[in-house]
Amino acid sequence: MEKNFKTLFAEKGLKMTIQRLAILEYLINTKTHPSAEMVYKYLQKKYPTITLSTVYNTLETLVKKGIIKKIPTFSGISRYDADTTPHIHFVSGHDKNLTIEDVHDQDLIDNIKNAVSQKLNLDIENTNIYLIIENND
Amino acid sequence: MEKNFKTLFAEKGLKMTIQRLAILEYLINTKTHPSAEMVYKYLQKKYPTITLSTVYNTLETLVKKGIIKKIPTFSGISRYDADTTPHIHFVSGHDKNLTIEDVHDQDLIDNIKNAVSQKLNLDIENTNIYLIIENND
DNA sequence: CTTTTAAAAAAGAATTATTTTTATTTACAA
DNA sequence: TTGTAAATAAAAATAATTCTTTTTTAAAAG
Repeated sequence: MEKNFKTLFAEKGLKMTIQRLAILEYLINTKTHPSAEMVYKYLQKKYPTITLSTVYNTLETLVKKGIIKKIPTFSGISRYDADTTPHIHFVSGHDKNLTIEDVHDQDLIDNIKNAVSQKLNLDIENTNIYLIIENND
Repeated sequence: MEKNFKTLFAEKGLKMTIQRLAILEYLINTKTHPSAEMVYKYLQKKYPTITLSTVYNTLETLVKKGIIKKIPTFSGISRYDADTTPHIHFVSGHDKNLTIEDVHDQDLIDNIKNAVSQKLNLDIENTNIYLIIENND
């Protein structure tokens, strides 16, 4: 289990640390698409010495290595997602009450991908496609 | 011309001011989807006394009244768009070099709307749908 | 197993986008 | 024309994020 993470990190040229492992495991196990602050708050219970800047730096490192994804929001407070497969985010609420749910609708994703590659003449491999559905209720 | 804007503002319960007019006109006439900072930099030439906080407040007011749209970005620096009709944003570059182009592809938009309303059982009227295509080149 | 060292974490300061507060000015209704 | 609520300007405050320095640690090398 941890061995897998260790090789994952090693392949990306990263050392395995308690903090990185904890952050990645939390992201994998939660469905809340947390912000850096939320990750920090959660991990503090188990790792009281962890720092918010460590959380930020680690998240940024994981994003740069393609291990996790960063999700843009209207408020400007970034959210993070360990699911790097193409999927749709259904967003409701605002600011502190923002919730992001996954929608795994392969048909819809395929539709969008086809349309984008045909009509915009773009290589899908080099693009990230975000469909954000924002509910105003 | 200005009379139209005045009624537009009046209908929303807003006074017409030089600053609001200038900000809205700039947004209507540019295709750059500028940030607050960019709006401020541009308007400073013609209106040297304008303040960055006025730009922020005015943009927020216009967003709240539905006159313009706020576009989320990965960097967290909001961009603004006077085109409130449903359309797609094609995003390339990062941070200071971020560019946002409009893609008016009605077929694609209709596809997405239909799929969303059918598969997610959502009333399209109450949702904003953002398709962000991010190019990694 | 111990030592070495480059990388990472902690600590905390700095930065920057944005918001808020207060004082002054202005749009526009009466 | 004048009074008043609303808007702007000015400046301070806030909050998310990044950066800098010091300390700690993973893991490579001996």
